[in-house]
Amino acid sequence: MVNDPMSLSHKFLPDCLEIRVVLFTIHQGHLQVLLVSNQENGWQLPGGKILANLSLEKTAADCVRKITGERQTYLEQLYTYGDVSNDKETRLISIIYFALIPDATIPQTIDGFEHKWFPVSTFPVIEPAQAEVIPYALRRLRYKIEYSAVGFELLPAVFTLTDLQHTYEIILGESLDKRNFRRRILEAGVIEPTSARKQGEGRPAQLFRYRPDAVAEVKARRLFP
Amino acid sequence: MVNDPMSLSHKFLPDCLEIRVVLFTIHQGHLQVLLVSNQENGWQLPGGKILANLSLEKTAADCVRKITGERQTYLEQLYTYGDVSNDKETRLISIIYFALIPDATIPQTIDGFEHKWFPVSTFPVIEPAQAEVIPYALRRLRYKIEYSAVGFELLPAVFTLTDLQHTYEIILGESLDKRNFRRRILEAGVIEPTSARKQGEGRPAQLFRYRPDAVAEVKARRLFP
DNA sequence: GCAAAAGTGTTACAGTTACACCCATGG
DNA sequence: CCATGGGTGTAACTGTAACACTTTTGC
Repeated sequence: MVNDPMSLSHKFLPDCLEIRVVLFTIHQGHLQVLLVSNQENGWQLPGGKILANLSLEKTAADCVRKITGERQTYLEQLYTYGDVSNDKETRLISIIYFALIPDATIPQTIDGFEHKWFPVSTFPVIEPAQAEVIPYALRRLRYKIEYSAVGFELLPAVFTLTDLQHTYEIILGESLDKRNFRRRILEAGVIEPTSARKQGEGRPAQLFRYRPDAVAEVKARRLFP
Repeated sequence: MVNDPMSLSHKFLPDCLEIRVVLFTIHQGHLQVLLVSNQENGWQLPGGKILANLSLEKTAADCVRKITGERQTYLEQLYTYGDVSNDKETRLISIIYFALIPDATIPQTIDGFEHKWFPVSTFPVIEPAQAEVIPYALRRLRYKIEYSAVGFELLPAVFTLTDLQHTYEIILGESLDKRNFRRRILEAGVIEPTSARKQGEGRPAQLFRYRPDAVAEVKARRLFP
């Protein structure tokens, strides 16, 4: 179903256009962003050329799929950069997407390039336009988590309320009240209990799943403080 | 300062790229969007080719300036469309901006093309991607007016509180309480009274101006109901 | 039986909404 | 003096934030 980007039969659009993806996950208790090492140019956002026969969104989705395997991901367009280069003769237009995936191990190298997670607070020096877009993506994520259901995209299919609360706390960078959090998330009706429980230290926790039939944009303006 | 797009010395980027602008104003008590008639293709969003030596934002700003004269405008990037055309061989990528101007008369024809305002609720049939982006721009405007100060961009330099309230009402499509509106807008500290008053029927009204030093994003999450 | 994490309601407070009358001017 | 639009404060209500103890399991 997905076209192979390497197939000879596909035309590329001019070199002045590319897709980049700001890919977030929660890993080791921190929100992290994926960067790719391209020897001569240092670290960069993952991305690639735009194929003439593939929509922008599909191109970005393929880019993420290549990194994560066949996993479904949350994806939205973030911004299009098109700064004029110094020589005033060439320019590169980058259409930047924003993606979220649950914590997962990813291959260390893909197509010979090193891939690595970096905490959003401390990522290495990268191209200025790309460095600028990461905090913007984070702002959008923080903003969005309050009035929509994107938080679930960072969790596995089933999760405990405590897991979910931790996710929110990591993204928002503040701690939340357990009782208020639970009341609101349950009242919003976006998750439902499964029959399973999670065993571990202490009392076993009810496992929940996201209700895919729930409206994408939660009615409440602000789901969490 | 602004480069003449017709100058021969400027290179164009490939034909697959264009800028389009969703330009709103409030005119005759309605929120209206500007469309340009291009004989064979019918009505379209104003826009044009992207010049190699001009940033995307400047290109969009020039496009608006050509329509409105030298007036300063509010401008922000909205979305990039890049749908694949039916023949799977060509495609057009449109970087779409969103602009606001105060009510003003604009030339009926520019460069030989007819320009016309259409109420956002009843605009003619246009290209599907463009038709889709207008309601999106409206949603963004409605959303944004509640937590930022974009409302002022649709008004002249000085205005009465009643003018301002009408602007909000037209955009939001609902009527607002006069006392609550005034209290909030004044508490937000984004406008200040001028020494002038507006004469007319009834009691003269205090004229206000936007405080350009006010923070762009008002602290309050939600400025108006 | 104790350590560890899960689960559960109520009260105080703050922000929002609803609402009606007097004021200044022009004709 | 009347018609027109401008300008002003308070009380009820609704939603939000703060807060501590009991329950279930494994060891």
